[in-house]
Amino acid sequence: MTVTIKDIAEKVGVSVTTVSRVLNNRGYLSDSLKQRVQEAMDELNYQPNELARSLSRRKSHVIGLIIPDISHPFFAQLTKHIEYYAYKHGYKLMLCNSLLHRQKEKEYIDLLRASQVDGIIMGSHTMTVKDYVSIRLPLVTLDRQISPSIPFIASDNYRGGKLATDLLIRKSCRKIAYLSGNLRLHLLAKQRYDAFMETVQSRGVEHVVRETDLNGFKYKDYEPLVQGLFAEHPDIDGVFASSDMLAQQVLRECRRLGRAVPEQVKVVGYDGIQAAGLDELTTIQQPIKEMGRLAVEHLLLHMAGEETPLETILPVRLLERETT
Amino acid sequence: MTVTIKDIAEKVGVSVTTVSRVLNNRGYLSDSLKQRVQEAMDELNYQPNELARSLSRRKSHVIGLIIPDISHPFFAQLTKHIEYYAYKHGYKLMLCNSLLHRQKEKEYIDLLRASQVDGIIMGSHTMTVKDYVSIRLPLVTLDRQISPSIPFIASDNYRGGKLATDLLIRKSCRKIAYLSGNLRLHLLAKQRYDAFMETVQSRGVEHVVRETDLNGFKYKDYEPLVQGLFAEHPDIDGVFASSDMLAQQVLRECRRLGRAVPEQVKVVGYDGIQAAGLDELTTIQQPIKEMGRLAVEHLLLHMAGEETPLETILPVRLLERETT
DNA sequence: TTGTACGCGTTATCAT
DNA sequence: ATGATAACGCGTACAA
Repeated sequence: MTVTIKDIAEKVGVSVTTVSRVLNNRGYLSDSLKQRVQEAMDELNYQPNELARSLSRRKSHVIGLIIPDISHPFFAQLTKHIEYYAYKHGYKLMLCNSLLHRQKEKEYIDLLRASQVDGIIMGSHTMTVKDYVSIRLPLVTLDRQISPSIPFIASDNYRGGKLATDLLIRKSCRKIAYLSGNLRLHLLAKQRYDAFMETVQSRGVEHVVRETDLNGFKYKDYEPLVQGLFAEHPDIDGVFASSDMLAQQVLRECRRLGRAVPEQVKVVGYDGIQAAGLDELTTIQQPIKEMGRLAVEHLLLHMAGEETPLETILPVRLLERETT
Repeated sequence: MTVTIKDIAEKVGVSVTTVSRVLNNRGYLSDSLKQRVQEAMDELNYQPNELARSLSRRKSHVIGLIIPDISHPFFAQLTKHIEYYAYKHGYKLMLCNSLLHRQKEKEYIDLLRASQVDGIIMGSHTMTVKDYVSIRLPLVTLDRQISPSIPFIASDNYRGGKLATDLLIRKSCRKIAYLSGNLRLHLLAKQRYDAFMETVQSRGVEHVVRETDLNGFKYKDYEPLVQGLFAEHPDIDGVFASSDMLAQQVLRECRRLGRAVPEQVKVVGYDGIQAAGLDELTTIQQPIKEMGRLAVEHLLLHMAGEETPLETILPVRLLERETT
């Protein structure tokens, strides 16, 4: 049925070893033999079985990607770049959505290990540090520092938070709200909050903080959060949202309430997502493509057993546009 | 290093066959043996090697997904559901972005076949019919009817086009524009165009058609298209955009030009994407989750050699909101 | 330069 | 009920 290396060998009249050699271009082979083997392969439409190769080589050329939710634009864009660089380096990508569900994340890790993936990029973090350390597989994480031995890639969250808060203050906001996903998750994104708090406190600016609950990752969960904020604090004149999606909800609520942006309320988002409807939003742009690239390349280094940068913190950029 | 079935066998003092049997729960085994084997597995922290299993069983439990671009919200949401159902049925997902690049699509297909995936879901279609037919792998396509033998999943594009056009006419638009991606791609989405044309022509309504060029899939490509439309036809009072992203650009341009929506210009989108900034858009909603579910389930049927529905056309729904 | 033989980890086919 | 042994398809010492 399926044509194997053996069929090629028989057809050409050589051993499987020789065929394998030309396949991998190893050792010394006469050009004429190379030719004949190649022709036989083409003729029989031979395709090497990657499963068998992986089993034999103990290397699958597959990397696993675990993220909360591919339908979230930030992760969708990140994944696009991760796929790009993985492909470029000859790796395939196994996509895993954890949905921030601890059980599913755990199952996926076991599944990936069983599937002999060569490494994992973790963009979802619902388990304990102990769980991650016991993975025993080359690992790179995004936006989370799990342990000193696991390399992570992040952007400069503190600086992002500082830039956003400073801008709102400079634009003379008197009462600023900070909106975010759950702060209990031990993400580096929490540093945006830290920067916000330190800044407003040291400058003596009135402020409010609101966060979604633990499982709130879906777009619809943001609505009550935002509505509640404006209901309880109608005098808010500046909002720092820790994601562009959240900021978008704020803009929408302002429209609904008839608050002029940026005249009455100024809004800063976070992420710098490329999306329709976000072109006017002032935001902190993360270097998403670079994060994807380094996640892949550092993982490859890690897999190769080479020295890998443990802490990678990329610069962010303030995109000052029309909502401030 | 890695603990194998053999280690378990030795530890328990049985043959590998027996261990394999309890692993797969096949044949007759005494409960006491099951117990002892289980314990040994737990103790040694044994995990079966899926690669070896796949090689032996000739089944990998992996399905390949080829789409144009995961960062496009429609495909991101579709992928989310595909991953959900694949996981539910015990399958892993290999993610492939073709970027509408013929070469990459082709390479990915070869790669997937070499990786012994059990089947492929095709959401990208840049090759010729002949190429697809020669894939020789269980296949299900989205929004494209490639050949009578390849099952496809689509929503009712003709009806969607009809609903949108009828709505604009009913709302007394006098000059309607149709905006779309490239029509030369032989996608079923072309039926939206057909419905549009038939409707405006039979009703004698003035109309304009604009499409992006072949490679235009990126969000930024829409901008000149939309600007050109309004520049050349300032008297447009209705727009049917064949995607929500495109519609979003139209809304943006209207805002820029000071055209009131829906008072001066009415806009209908397509897809029904869940995204910030699209809550107010009147649109034709595709059943994305259902499309993902059926793509997976029909592929599984196909793989199992069972009777598979060849043509699946799902109903669409008009979401009449604030832009009409 | 090429071939033999074994290993990769698991399942399947026959035995017993 | 349990065990040898041969696949699965390929890579690679080691030998020649």
